[in-house]
Amino acid sequence: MSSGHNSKKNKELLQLDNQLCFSLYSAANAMTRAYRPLLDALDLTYLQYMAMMVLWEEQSVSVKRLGERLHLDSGTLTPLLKRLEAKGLVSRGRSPDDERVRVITLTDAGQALKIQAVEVPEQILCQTCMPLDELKQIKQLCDQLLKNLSS
Amino acid sequence: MSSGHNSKKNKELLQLDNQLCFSLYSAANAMTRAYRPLLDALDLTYLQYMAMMVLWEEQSVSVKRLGERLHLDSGTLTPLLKRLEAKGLVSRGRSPDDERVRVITLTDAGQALKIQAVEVPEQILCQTCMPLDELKQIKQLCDQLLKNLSS
DNA sequence: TAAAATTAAGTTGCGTACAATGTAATTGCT
DNA sequence: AGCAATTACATTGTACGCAACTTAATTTTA
Repeated sequence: MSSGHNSKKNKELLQLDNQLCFSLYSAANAMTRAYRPLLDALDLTYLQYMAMMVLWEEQSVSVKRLGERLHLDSGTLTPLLKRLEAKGLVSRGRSPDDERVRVITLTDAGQALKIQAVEVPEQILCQTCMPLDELKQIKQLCDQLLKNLSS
Repeated sequence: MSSGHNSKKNKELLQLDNQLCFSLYSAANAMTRAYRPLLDALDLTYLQYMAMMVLWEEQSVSVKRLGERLHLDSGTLTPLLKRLEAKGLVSRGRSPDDERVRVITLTDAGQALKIQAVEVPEQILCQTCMPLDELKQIKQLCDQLLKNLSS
């Protein structure tokens, strides 16, 4: 119900360039675009790179665990992991304790890729042309936002 | 080239939870997830909603102009606009001045949808559970980031 | 003014995101 | 033990994003 007295507010609310969400969305798209040429050298997409980061930290994870870390579900992860397996970067085994659970494990090739990956975040940091404290601020605010929206 | 003395820094750089980009990416995904149930009532996706916002502002735009405003290309927009046309929200004509140019125009149904759309941003704002100044801060920082990455 | 270059949009193909649904293994309950 | 509920993952289908390429119209320029 929009009564006359707030029509100006309504107008502002519906302008694209006033939308926080749109800024977030565009900045996130721009970020993955910035990563693309760097990740091409590793033959990884941005999401594949994030999945590999989890594996470089944990060596071995279930699909569920990976989904919790990346905030994604099996509908996204299953095909992704099959592609990583096809590239020889991970193996997709089963847990002996629970046959339902897929255990994703780094292969030697997957482990080796970490060395080349180290330079990527540095170069991106550079491309943002923004001071570290502002970048940390965005990160902190985004983390808070994600937390609030997820609860 | 990663020499031994910065191996600790490298380790930190490759941890998922230290990645600004990942926070941005996850927050943007969470935002579109938050919009989804609200936009379902309008039978719009998030991107379709953004395209409609441009049209509610401008009445009529070329694909090029729309792409500039949304930071997207014809590969994304052409199928999107066909879907909006199929829903009867826009018409896809040609410019008489330049036959190459598609002129996307709001239909009456498209115009009418604006009334229902007004409530969406308010509800989202509410769901973020964050003070307005922090939201404005994210927006400003994201806009800066996008600008830097695009230049 | 005719060929070359540019521009606007469309097409194809790949890889996400995610809802909805399915399947098989495990757990909980009685 | 036996059956219902839950859990973990897979599958299907829709809609983005975007690179690479194509087509057709317009502009440039020699």
